Amino acid sequence: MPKDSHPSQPKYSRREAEVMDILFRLQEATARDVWTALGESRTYSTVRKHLSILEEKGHIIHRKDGASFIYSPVVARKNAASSALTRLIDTFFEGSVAGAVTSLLGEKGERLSDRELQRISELIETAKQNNLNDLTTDERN
Amino acid sequence: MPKDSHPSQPKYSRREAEVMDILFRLQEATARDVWTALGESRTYSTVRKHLSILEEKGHIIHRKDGASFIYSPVVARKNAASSALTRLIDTFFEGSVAGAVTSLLGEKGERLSDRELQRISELIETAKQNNLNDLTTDERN
DNA sequence: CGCAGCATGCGAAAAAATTCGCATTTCACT
DNA sequence: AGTGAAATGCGAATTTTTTCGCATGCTGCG
Repeated sequence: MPKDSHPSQPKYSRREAEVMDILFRLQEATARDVWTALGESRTYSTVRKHLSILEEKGHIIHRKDGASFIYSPVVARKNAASSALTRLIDTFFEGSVAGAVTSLLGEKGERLSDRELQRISELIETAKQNNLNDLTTDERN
Repeated sequence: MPKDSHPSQPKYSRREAEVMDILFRLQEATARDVWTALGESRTYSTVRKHLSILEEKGHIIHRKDGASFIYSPVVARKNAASSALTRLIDTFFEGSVAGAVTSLLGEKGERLSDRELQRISELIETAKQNNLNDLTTDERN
């Protein structure tokens, strides 16, 4: 069982979250990119400040490219995604993945393409197989 | 197609988010419940203040029960869940539901129960059927 | 190699969020 | 009805966040 179900207080402030979202979406971005993605509300200076703070706090890092910095999250996108997802499912679906998938597939006309459906379908089958194997070979616990 | 892909600036401040998460998880709660769920860090008074503010801002409402208020989110959990999910998938999976499901199923030993898999499996089949129908009957656009 | 154009660094004002304590009100119960 | 426990309302001090402007430093190009 999970060691601690609800550990996390929000990591980021409002603006920090906005910036982080963009960085996760873009994977990499200059201050200007972020500023643009933010719709250029607020000043460029402000956005840069947020980036500095985020870096100071250790959430992002930058490498240099010509005159400018290219920022990216410290945590791998996969991991961030995974924990965000878990958290969300915990909050809204009582931990039920099926519940989440239901929401995704079910609600108001939000249809997926056949290709996506097919892919998911395959994932499920694979997972089923794994479960079977685990049971028969009785791997750990 | 969606009218606006990234409309939503983060709705809540850090603490507001914490409280909202709890309310979404519990669906209903008294100030004391929230305080408790929050681990009783900060004072009870503080938590109540957050609730007041959230109510003032129209994010939650309360009904009276005996001496105390029972709070709950204004937005239906389903809807909140749905948009949070969409947002998350947008940020981390470039909009690909399959990508999200992969993450859910895939990562490090996080296996789902057969029952959950079965349920999801059925959902997929249903969705596939729907897609088929839509194509053959050529519903709208 | 000098200059125009961007980039970054810094400091600090302004705004928002967070935290509390205390006064007052309400309930439940004897 | 009287009271103690527990809830709410309010105001305000602190702390954090958010925003900028301006000084300064690289870069790339003619």
